[in-house]
Amino acid sequence: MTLQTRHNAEPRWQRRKNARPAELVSAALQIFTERGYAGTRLDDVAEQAGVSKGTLYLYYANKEDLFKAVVREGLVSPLMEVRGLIDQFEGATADLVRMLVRGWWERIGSTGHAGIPKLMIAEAANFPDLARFYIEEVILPGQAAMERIIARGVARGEFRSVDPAQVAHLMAAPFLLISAWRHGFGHAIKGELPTLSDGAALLETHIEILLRGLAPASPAPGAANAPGGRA
Amino acid sequence: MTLQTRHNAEPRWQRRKNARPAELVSAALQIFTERGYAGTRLDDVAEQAGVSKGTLYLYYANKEDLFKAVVREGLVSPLMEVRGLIDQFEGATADLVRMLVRGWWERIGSTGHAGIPKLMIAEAANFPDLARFYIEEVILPGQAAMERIIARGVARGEFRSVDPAQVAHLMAAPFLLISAWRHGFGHAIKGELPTLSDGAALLETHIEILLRGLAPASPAPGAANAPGGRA
Amino acid sequence: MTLQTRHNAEPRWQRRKNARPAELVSAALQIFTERGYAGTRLDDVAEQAGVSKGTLYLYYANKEDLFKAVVREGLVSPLMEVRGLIDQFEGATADLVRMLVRGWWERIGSTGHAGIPKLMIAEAANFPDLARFYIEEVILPGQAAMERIIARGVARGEFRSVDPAQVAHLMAAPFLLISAWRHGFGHAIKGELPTLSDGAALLETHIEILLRGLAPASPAPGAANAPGGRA
Amino acid sequence: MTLQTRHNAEPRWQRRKNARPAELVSAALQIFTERGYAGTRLDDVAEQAGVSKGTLYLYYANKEDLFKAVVREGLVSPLMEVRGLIDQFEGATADLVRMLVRGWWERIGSTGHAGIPKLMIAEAANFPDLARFYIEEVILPGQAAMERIIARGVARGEFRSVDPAQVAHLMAAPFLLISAWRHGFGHAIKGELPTLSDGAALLETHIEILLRGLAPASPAPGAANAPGGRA
DNA sequence: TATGAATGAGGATTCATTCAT
DNA sequence: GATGAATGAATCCTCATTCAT
Repeated sequence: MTLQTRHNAEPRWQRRKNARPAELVSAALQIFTERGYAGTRLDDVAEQAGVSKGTLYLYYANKEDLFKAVVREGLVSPLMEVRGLIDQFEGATADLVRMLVRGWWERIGSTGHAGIPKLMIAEAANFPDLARFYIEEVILPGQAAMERIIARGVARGEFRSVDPAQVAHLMAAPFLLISAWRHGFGHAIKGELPTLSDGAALLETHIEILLRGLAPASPAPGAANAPGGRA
Repeated sequence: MTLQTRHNAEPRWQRRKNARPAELVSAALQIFTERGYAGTRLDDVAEQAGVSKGTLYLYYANKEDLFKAVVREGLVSPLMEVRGLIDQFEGATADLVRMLVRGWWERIGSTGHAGIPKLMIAEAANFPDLARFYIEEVILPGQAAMERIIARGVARGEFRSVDPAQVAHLMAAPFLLISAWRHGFGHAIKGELPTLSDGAALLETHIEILLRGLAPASPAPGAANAPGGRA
Repeated sequence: MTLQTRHNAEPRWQRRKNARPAELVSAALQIFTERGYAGTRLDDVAEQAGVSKGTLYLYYANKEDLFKAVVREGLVSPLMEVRGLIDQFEGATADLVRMLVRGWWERIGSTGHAGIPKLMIAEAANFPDLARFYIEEVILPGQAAMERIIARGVARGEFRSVDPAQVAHLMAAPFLLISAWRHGFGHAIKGELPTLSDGAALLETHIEILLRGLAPASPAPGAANAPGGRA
Repeated sequence: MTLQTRHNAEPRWQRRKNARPAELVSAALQIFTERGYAGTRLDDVAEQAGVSKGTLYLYYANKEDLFKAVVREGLVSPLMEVRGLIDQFEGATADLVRMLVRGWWERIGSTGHAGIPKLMIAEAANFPDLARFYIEEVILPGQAAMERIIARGVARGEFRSVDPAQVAHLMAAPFLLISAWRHGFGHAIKGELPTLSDGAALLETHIEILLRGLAPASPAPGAANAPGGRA
């Protein structure tokens, strides 16, 4: 019987919550980030997880559902944790920035989860609802957290007056670069561009340049040439 | 996916160069960047190009071959143009940086060509040889150019002493972010995150922060906590 | 790529009208009536038609679409023809009834098309929209035609006063019986119940009893026992 | 479908008879008649019966076995009841016919058991041995009973001289029509064709027409055109 | 050159069946 | 006796690729 035959049956699909999913999701994370969404065969995920293909369907209604679970458990929950850390912070904003960037590296950037952004970039156009989910659950909250940090620095006079939204994007941009490298090119070309492979060091430099660039005092070198002349 | 198994026979196949390919590649560029490699059906490419599916095979041995042609031919000309800008420049390094970034935006970032980086991020792991090509033809030259610029600034005392390789990466990171947004999420979610959609403005802020961050004098705020201090 | 991946693509499915369909439908008719809807594998239909599985999808979007085509070409068009015959008839209504019943036998009952009603009975509950289609395109028009005939006989005083709708159903009932036998049991059990296998003779007897039963004069034997006593 | 390939091993399997089966069969009857053989999932049967899927296999070796049990056990008792009515009858044959038809309606036609003929029509070709069983246990005895009744009427001069076998078939035809409607189309299309939905009334009309049609005297209207006359 | 009908391997999904508990 | 998690064969459907015209 095919799908079409299924009309009047009730949607008999709810997730179990007891047991296996953790391993399934982690297997799926690996294969999805390695091969992309369409390139992933559920056979391979099953094999990687050490179960049969049918077992996947015991826990996830279909490929898309599994994919969503991977995104959810890979990014949404780490993000929650990080947010908790931010809220009770009480030191210099610069230190908060440092903590945030290093936290991202430790929990996501240096782990397999960093493959997810790569995946989402590739598949966003094909899965608008997944893209919406990702934006709402990951990007916007992440942005909001970073914006609040920047705004805090500006408010406390630690940073010069900048648009927090823009700076938040720029703060995150190297995350994307590192993710893309580690799970895309870097995998293909070992040894090339070692500076990119050392994400931790690159992020430290990123922080320093960013914080200096946000410092209240000195003007940019050659600022006279800025477009329209506004500093 | 299958990553091309079928044609194991003799290589009785070379690219023609006379007539049609230009339109085919441009049609393919559009579909590939919209839907990704696996998501692209040759039917759609053919329709977009206004030819029959069989015609594609007159010019490209298979899907992979067409894909590679898209990446290759989609990059050659814009890259040349941007590089041309750099070579004979003789002014403040900061202005050179500005010119470079704005040039990227005008020739690549704001055009359909920016879809290619997105595509490569997604498919690098599946097409190692293409990734190598892309790294060698695009990333390394681009990096080298940017590194030379940074080194020039350091040498001339315009920038403080930094690792040109790292800074070059950080300089390029927002390019990736913008490309990913314009050709991935942005397409799916109209209206959200307008700050990201305005690539030109975002890049201006990027330049300003970067250049300030590279200025020789003032220390970063909260510099006491730099790595080596308490985490 | 699976269905889910297909979102933003246009529905690229319209029937071709030039060539092959006739053979495909007749192959499908045979397999469908032999094995039922769910029991029919498209591989088998393709083999029966002497084409590949993929070719089926060149002409019909999916199994259901093929099934509908079978119903349409197998019943709807013969029905149209028969209706034409009825409209210009100008003799005794009894003769019209005879012509109709014999026409059914010749064009449907004795051909493979008689397997379709069997199929529809079995699948109506699983395919409500197909059931609706069948009722609207086959049953209701057929009923309407028969009702008009009965009403004609009543109006002309050839039949006694009866409910044309009920009589139309009763007139059609043996069609169903014969179809079911020829394409269900009869196939399984050769030789048993020869009276049922000779559809033509059975229908002649059916006509005679029906017409006598509709004759204006004589009461039913033992009519006194009729429920409520209405004749 | 596959018509049961899997268990090619030893027949280490006989039916238990103690406890559960009654509920299982009645649950299965409902699902099978609603959805057909292939359309029935054992999950649903188990759920309907309030047991686990595994439990089904404690009582029935496989789906086919359960199906056969449904047909067998679903027919035995109602059939017995109706047959009981006939045997000691001593009145006008017409009244016997009336009693028989009404009895069918009350014990079978208006109950869930009428779903079984529908099921058998659909599956006879796929389950020849079940078809044989059904013919031998249901159709032939039913036919024989009806034939005897008709023959009785003819012998007693109550009916004109007809072929009892043919008339028995024609007598039963509306049973099939009503069963098919109630368990097939009628379920899908509520409200349409109310004349068909009112089985009791339809059968009364059927009886009247049939009995009048069997009355010894008057010829059929337009009898000159009977077969052998001009077509 | 160009076409587009035909192909068939490949992958998602279903569900009857098994079996350890 | 019961359970229900796990299995994997079976089947629909897709689409890259071929080839006769």
